[in-house]
Amino acid sequence: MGDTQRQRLEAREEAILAAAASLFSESGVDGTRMAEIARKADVAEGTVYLYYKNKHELLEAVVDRFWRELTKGAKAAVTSNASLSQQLTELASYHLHSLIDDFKMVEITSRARQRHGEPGRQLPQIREYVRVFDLIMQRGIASGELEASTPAWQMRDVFYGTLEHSARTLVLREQPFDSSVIDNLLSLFDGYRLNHAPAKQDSGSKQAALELLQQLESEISRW
Amino acid sequence: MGDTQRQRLEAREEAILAAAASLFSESGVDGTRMAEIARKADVAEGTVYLYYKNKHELLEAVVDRFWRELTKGAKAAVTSNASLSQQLTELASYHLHSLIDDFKMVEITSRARQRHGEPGRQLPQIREYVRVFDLIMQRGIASGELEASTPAWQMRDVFYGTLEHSARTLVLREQPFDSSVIDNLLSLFDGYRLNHAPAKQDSGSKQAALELLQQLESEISRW
DNA sequence: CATTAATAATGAGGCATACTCAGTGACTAT
DNA sequence: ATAGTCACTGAGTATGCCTCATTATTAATG
Repeated sequence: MGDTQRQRLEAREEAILAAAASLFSESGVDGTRMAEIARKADVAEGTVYLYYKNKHELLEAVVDRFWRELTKGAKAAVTSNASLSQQLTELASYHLHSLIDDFKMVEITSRARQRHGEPGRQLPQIREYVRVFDLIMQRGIASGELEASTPAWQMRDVFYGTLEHSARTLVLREQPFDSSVIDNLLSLFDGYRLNHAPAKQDSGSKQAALELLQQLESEISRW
Repeated sequence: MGDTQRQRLEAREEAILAAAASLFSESGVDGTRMAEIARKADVAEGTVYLYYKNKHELLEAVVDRFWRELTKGAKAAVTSNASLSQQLTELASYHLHSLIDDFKMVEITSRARQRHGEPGRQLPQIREYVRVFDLIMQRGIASGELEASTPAWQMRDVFYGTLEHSARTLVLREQPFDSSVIDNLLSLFDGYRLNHAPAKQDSGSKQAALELLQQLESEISRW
C-alpha cells in the first residue's frame, strides 16, 4: 500500500502548507508561531520540520504555491485566440484582481525574497509566472501586432510594476477594483505601436494611426 | 549646558540609527542582532531601547530616514526651471540610480510596512517623497505641457512602479544603470500628451512631433 | 500471524536573542 | 557638599525556533 502512504504524506504536507498560508496572510510572518501552524495543521511542532527545514523555507513554499496557482489562473484567463490587446487586458485584469484579493501575499512574497545571506534572489515560480506575459508579447510580435522597439523585460517591468503599485494604492484606499487602471495601462502600451485589431484585418489599426496623426497635427497647429 | 546635553542625545540617536542602517543593509533585518547594533553604535544594548521601543520601530526609523534623505536629493536633482519632460527625466534618473545603489533599502522598506497587526500601512515619509512627482505634474498641468486625462495617482503608480521593478531587474542582472529605462518610461508619458520642450521655446517639441508624424506615416505606408 | 526493520511522528528541552529593570553613574541646582 | 534628576548599563527573563531521543506506525519477511 505504498501509494496510500505517499498520499497521506502529501496530504500532511498540503495541510501544513495551507495552515501556514492562512496564518501568514492573517497575522503576518512574524506574527505567526510555528506552534500555531502545527496546531492548525493537526500535527506536532516537530513534524513541520520533517517537511520544511525551517520557517523561512516554509514561507518560500507558501509563496511558491501562491504564484503557481496564479500562473494556472492566468493561463486560463487569457483566451488564446483573442487579439493582443485583448489578451493583455485579460491578463492585467486577472492580475490586478488577484493582487487586490491577496495583497498580503504580495507583501509576504517580498519577505520571502530576503534571505539572511546576501542577494535578493529571484523566486523560480515568479519567473514562471511572468512567462505568461512574455508569451503574449511574443505572439504579438510574431503576428505583427506589436513592434518590438523596446526590450521585453522593460515592457514586463512597466506592466507588473504598474499593476503592483496600483494594487497597493487601491488596497490602501479600500477601493476594491478600478478598471480604469487597466485602460490606462493598455493605452500606454499603444506607445509600443500596438494595434487594436489583429493584423489580418488592419483597418482598425490604420484608423488608430490616422487618429494619432490628426491629434498631432492639431497639437502642432495650436502652437 | 542643556544645549550640549541635547546635542549629545541627538548624536547618540544618530549613531544608533546609522549603525542599524548599515547593518540592516549588509545582513538584512533578521540577520542583524540588537547587540551588534549597540556595539557598532558604542552603547549598551539597553540604551538602544531608550531611543526605540523595539527592533521594528528602529527599522521604521531607519527606513524613514532613508526616504527623507531621498526626498532631499530628489528635490535638489530637479532643476525647477526646466521643462516638464526634463524634470521627469531628472527625477526618474535620480530615483533609479538611488534604488539601484541602495536596493537593500527598498527591500527593507517593504519589510517595515508589515506590522504584526493587520493593515499594510503607508509610511509617512514615502508619502512625502512621492509629492515631488506630484508637484512636477501639477506644474506641468498648470503650464499646459500636460493634459491630465488620467488621475494623478495612476501616473504615479506607473512612474514609481516601473522604476522599482526595473531597479530590481537591473540589480538582479548586476547591470549598474540603464538610461534606456528612463527613455522608455518617458516615451510612455508622451501618451499623456506631454510636450518635450517648454511652451515658450517650442521648436524642440515641434521637431519631436514632426518626427513622430514621419514615423507614423512611414508605418502606414508600409501596410 | 509473529517478528523485524524502516519510516514517520512526537513533544520536552536546548538555545539564541529581543527585550526588561534594578542598580550605577553623571550632571545640575541649591 | 548634598540631594535630585536623568541617562545609561548589562545581567537576567521570556519567547519562540528548532533538535533529537523516544515512541508509534507501517512495511517486509518467513
